[in-house]
Formats: sequence, C-alpha cells, structure tokens
Amino acid sequence: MPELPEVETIVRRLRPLLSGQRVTSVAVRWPRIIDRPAPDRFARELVGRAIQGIERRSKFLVFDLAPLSLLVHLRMTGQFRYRPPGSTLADDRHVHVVLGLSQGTLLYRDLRKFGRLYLVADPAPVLSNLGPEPLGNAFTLNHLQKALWRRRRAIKPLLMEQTVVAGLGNIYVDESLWLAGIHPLRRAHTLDRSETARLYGAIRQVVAQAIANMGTTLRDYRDPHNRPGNNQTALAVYGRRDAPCRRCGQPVLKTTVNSRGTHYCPRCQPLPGATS
DNA sequence: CCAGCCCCCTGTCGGC
DNA sequence: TGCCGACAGGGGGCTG
Repeated sequence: MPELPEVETIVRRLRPLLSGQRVTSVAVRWPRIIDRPAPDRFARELVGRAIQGIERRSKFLVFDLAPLSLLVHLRMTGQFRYRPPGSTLADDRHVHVVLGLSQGTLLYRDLRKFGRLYLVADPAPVLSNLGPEPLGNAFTLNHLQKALWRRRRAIKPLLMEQTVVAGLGNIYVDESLWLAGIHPLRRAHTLDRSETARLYGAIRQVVAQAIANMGTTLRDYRDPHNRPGNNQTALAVYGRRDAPCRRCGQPVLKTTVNSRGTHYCPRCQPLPGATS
C-alpha cells in the first residue's frame, strides 16, 4: 500500500502529535509483526523512551528514541492511528501493537499483517540495501544513468528493487514510466541518454506531486487521522485499465510484469522490436 | 544476474 | 445465493 509519498505524509502528521511524548506502555497482540528484538524484549526496551523526532527513509518510518531507533515498514496495509487522550476510537481486530503515550495512544493497524517493526541501536543494517531518495541530492541523472547501464533487467522490476532509487512501489513506477514514455519491459541498459533523462525527471515529478497531494488512496491508505489522500484523481495509468490515455486517448492496457499488475499506454510507451 | 515460484495474511470482487 | 479463484499499493527467500 504505502509508498514513499504516503509514508512521508504519515510522518509529517505524526511529528506534531508525538514529538516529545514518552512511551508509557507497549502491548503486542500479534508477535510476528515485531521483527527484532524478540517481542517481549521489544516491549520492555521501548517503555519509558522519549520520542525525540520522526523521520522517513524510503518507505520506512524512523522514530528517534535515542539511543535506540524504532523502524517501521508498513508493507501493504500497515497504518498508524493516533488516539487522543480520552478517546476510545479506532481499536479493532486489526490493531496489533498499542503504544500508550504520555498524551494519548498510538495504534499500529495492519489488515494483512505484512508490516514489520524493528527496535535497533543501529538502523544501518535494516536500511543497507536502499538506493538514494528520489528527491534527495544523491539521486542524480548521472547516478541513474550508471545504474541502468549496468543492469539488463526490465526497467519496471528494476525500479521496484529499491536499490537504484528507493521508495517507489507499483503505483509510482507505472506512473513514472508513463510520464517518461517508456515501456515497463524495456531492458534497463537499452535506455538512451534522453530516455534516461525523461525517466529521471518523471520519477521526481511523480513523487513530488504525490507528496503534495498527500498520497494515493485506492483502498486502504489512511493517515493517522484516518483521512485518505488526494492523489488518486491525478493518476495517469494506474487503475485506469481501458480508460483513455491522458496524452493520446488510446485505451490504457493492464498486463502482468513479474507477477505485478502493470498499467501502461501502448502508444505512448512503445516496446521497440515488438508489436505492443 | 535474473525469471519465476513460494511464503507471509485478510478481504473483496467477478465469474460460474 | 454461494462457492472459488484471482487479485491487492511489499518484500524476503529459494531454485534453476
């Protein structure tokens, strides 16, 4: 579910709610959600810590609990809900971790239970394989060019790997490739200089716009106040099978690429050497 | 290196 | 109506 723009939106919402608060209690209802350390130790070590800040790295939320860090990956359906003091809303069978705070309660909810929480002294091992942030200074056209040139994989699964650039998922990869006019099955090393430049610009534009729109809500995504995002109406191809391409009017196609649903325009994103 | 499969889970939707 | 498979925004692991 949540890709970089959704996680960024969640972090921005949580920051004013949680900064400076102390964790007063921890209840883990579905232990497999806790990646490390063991769930009982996770709870014990979290209690009493002060939340000094909240940052984002790729699709991870990073809570600063100096000297520890709490990393959270929401995977497909993870959500945070903030419950103000005195409120009883939002607790249900999908709430798997409950953090009592000095003011209010933070609930971790996850319908499919794929999300993971990590309480660590050093975040680096968990984050070690991530490429640069798409809007950060380390993500340059030169970096993208060199990364693509070394790889023969199809461009879409390569961008989903998180190693070339971090934070894109199925929606924003499809959107970026459409904006750049590149077919999802193009081999990465075959993109020429101008195609690479278009892809570079497209990734940054798509991500920046989705953040400005506070994320895309197709089914499950909600912010900590249970509010949906606004970016779904801005999507060009994702979820628009058979609808007219916003650039040329041709019906948008939906296929499967490496077992992920993939949307593209056959006219704006041609595959050289094939009929479609 | 990479494609293709499995797994982790629950809910929803479309077809028969 | 009811059942049943396919599919859903992610990612780790394994095989060939």
